[in-house]
Parts: sequence; structure tokens; C-alpha cells
Amino acid sequence: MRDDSGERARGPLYRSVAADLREAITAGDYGSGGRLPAESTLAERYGVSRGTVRQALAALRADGLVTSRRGTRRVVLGTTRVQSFAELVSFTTWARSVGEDPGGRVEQLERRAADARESEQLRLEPGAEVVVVLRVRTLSGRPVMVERSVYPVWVGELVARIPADAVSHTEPLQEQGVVFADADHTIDLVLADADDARLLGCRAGEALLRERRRSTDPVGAPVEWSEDRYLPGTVAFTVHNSIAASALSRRHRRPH
Amino acid sequence: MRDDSGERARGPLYRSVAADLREAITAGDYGSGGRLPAESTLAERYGVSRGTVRQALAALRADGLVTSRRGTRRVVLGTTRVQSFAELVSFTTWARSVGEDPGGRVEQLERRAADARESEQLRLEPGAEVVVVLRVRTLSGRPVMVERSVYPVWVGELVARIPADAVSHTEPLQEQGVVFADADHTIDLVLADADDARLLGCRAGEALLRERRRSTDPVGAPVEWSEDRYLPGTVAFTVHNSIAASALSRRHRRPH
DNA sequence: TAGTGGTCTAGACCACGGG
DNA sequence: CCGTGGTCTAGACCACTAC
Repeated sequence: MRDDSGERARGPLYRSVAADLREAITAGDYGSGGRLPAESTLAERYGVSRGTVRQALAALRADGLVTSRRGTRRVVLGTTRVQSFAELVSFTTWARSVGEDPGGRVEQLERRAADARESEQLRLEPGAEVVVVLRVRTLSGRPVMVERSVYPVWVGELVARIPADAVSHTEPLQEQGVVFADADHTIDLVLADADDARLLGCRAGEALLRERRRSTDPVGAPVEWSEDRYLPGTVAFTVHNSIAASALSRRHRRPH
Repeated sequence: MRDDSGERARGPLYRSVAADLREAITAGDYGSGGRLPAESTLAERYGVSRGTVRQALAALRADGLVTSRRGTRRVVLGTTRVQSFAELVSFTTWARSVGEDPGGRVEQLERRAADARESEQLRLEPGAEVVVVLRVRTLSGRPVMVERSVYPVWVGELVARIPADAVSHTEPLQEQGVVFADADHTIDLVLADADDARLLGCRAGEALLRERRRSTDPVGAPVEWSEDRYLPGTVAFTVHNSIAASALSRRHRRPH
């Protein structure tokens, strides 16, 4: 109902419905383990068709908020807030969303020919130029992560114009039309090298949590390939998946 | 077209369409970076409505195989095989799918009252009984992971009947009607304790990659809460997410 | 058996991309 | 401008759950 009376007019209808339901769920209106109203009931309540309600519910399902099973009403799984794509790709957006004060400083920026791995990840011809950025990320001034990002030159030129102590790189990039639409992440463990140790204030050889990420724009063109190394105990990565839609997988590494 | 002529008749129509498209994509029919036919074209080709085609394409989108953008045809992102939900929850299924020889041995199995954290994770009343299993997992006889699983008794009783050296626990459980439908994973880093060191053959205090996982059945009832600790260099976790459907998130840990 | 979600259809209009 | 995917509707039938 909050649809015609509410201010949440912009954008698709099903998003408004999803947002409203999400709010109700996280507010505990249905309780954890409780049942949602039937699709037909919701359709009537919001004054939309059942298809639109289903589209909204599919979003909640993908976020792991509700189950769905033929024959019974949907069950509320959890009441946890789920992070958005933006919060995931951008350290800055994420940090702010958890009430932390993010910072960053570019330690090194160079333009050079891509090595084999880089050109493969960014889908460039071998030897094409890339811009490589080494950056420390902080929370409340405390270093927590070292970020090594590689960009194709058309993105890298934009990055190079950003002040070295800018909090966010993603935001100015987006303002200039660089759109992050998809990302592949690989999470594992790595030992700190001399740079890591110096920048993070830990010992060389200490274990760090590593996230490697390749982001692509809506056309599928890679816009960034980044390797982030976190101090232990500062972050954990969480994933939800279901028999309906899975995104996570293990990857094997052969010894040596 | 392979629809009416094919043998892939069982199940929803859109799955057949998705499977066929997936096959064509991984076979390279459209090339990496190529364009898919328009939805209307596919609808005509398969003799289904546009809605059904969209349902199939949504599945490919969720798997990170194709992009989609208003105004242009869908772009093929990658031709990589995507792992199934089963491969994700089950070490055994995963290991086999990458051509490794999985093994396992139960080191300890006890039935006792749940502590606070356990009863919360499994949504049991405080003090309810649980079954706790400590197990080493191997690849080709080499220990790579220590698994600490906590089950509600109704599942734990089934687990207790499985031979100590059984390769898989998930498979017998599924045969007896325990269904894993959803899972939440948290990935971070932890230091090996004395048990880990003994069972994995590493030093105590060495960093391990930790995956904590809570699995629920289709009704949303928790069936397992497990903490897996991997030797460094044996696995990496990969996640795909997009602006359309995200499942991964960071989680912050306040110092101390 | 009644209610529910899962699937499928046939049509409509719109917003965006690219020629 | 046209073709494309994004959104939405109204209705239909089925498979399954719970009573």
C-alpha cells in the first residue's frame, strides 16, 4: 500500500515492494522463522499483479532473507541486513555502511606494459599498457588493507587524476561514467611481503586474508583487476547461497 | 529446438532452455564477448514464450555467464563451468568434480548440551542436546582440512551411524531425507590450535583458511553448523556477483 | 480438499542503445 | 528511428503441503 502514498516512487514497482517487505522483515514484523503472507494477498495489498510480487520476492530470496517452497507460505530465514553490490565492490561504501571512517593513500602509481597475467585478466592484447596502483586503506586512520589494482589505460588515466589521499576511487570513477556491473572474487590466504609489512605495520611472512577481484562493466569489459590483502581479524567475507541460485565455489590448488 | 526432439524432457521448460543455452555458450558457439540472440528470437526458436526465455536467461545471468543491459543484446561473459550447490556444501562432491580423491575420518563424536553459540546457530532452545563431530578430510590421503560440525540430534543420530572412515557424510544424510537447501558461509583466517596441528601436520599457531557454514533445509530449519579449517594453499573460494544479484559481503570485526 | 507457490502464456508499454 | 531488454498485467494450469 505504501506505494501510492509513499515517497518511494522512483524506479521499478517491484523494487518498492521489495524494499517495503525487506523493511518489514528486518523490523521483525513477521518474526524469524515466521511466515510471509501469500503472494496473492501481497498483490492485493500493494495493488500490483502477482508477477510483480514474485519479482520482489525473488530479490529477497536471492539475499537469503526468505525461503520458498511450493505448497506453503514463504518462511523468514533471517532478519539481517544484506549488503548491496556497491558496498561490496567499494571499500569506502562498505566501511561507511558499518559506521567506520574509511581512508586511503596512494603509495605508488605507474603506467607500464601489462604482464601475461594482467593482460589475460583484463582481456587486453599482450603487452598493452596498464596503470598499476598500490594503495593503503585505513579505518579510523588504522591501516587494515593493502590494495594492488590494475586498470586498463582508459580507466587508469581517470584514476591518475584522483588526489593521492582521496577516500574513494570508485565514486569519482562512477561519476565519470565507469560502471561496475559484475565482479568475480577469489578469497584465500597469502603471506605478507616486505611492502605489506611496511604499509600494514605487521611482520613479513605473517598471514593475510587475500581477496582478488575482477570487475567488469555492463558490456562485460574488465575495468579493474585488484588484489586486496587484509590484516587478520579486520574482515570476514560472508556468502549466502541456495539450491536455487548459487554463486560460491571452492577452487582447488594443486600442490606446487 | 533441441526441446521437442531432445530427451531433456523432465522438469520445467525454462531449465531445458537454460541447459541448452549453457551448453552452447560453454561450447563457444557465441564466442567469449559475443552476443546472444534476442529474447524474441530465442522464444521463437524454442517455441516458448518470452517470459520463459527470460527465466532461463536469468539463471545464466546469476551464474555470471552473460550480462544483460537494456537496449542491447546480451553479452557472453565467460565460458567457465559453474559448480553446483551440491559441490559447494559437500567436500566430497567438490573434490571428485576436480578430479581429486577425497577421504575422511571421524576423530571424535560426542553428544552433549549445546553451548550458547551453538544453540543460537542451530536455533535450538538453550541447553538442548547436539551432536558434535571432529573430522579430518583428505585429498589422496593427504590431510587438508579439519571439520568441526554441530548437528541437532535428529541429524546427529543419523551421522553417528555412518562408519568413521566414510568418504562422504552428506550423501548418506541426503539418502535419509536430510535436505540441504540454503547455506550461509563466512570466510576468514584463524590460527591453528593443538588439535589442528596434530591432525593436519602443521605447526600450532600457523594460519589456516576458515570457512564457517550454516546449512538449512527447505523449511528454513538449520541442519548443520560447521567450521572447516583448510591448510593454506589447498583451496580458494570464488564468488561471482553482479549489480543484479549479490550474495557476497564483507563483515567487519571490531578490534578485540 | 483447499491453499500455496511454480510455471507458462500473450500481450502491452517503456527506457535505453545505436545507427 | 528501430531493436533491444526491463517491467507489468491478467489469466491459466499444475505440483505440492497441510489439514
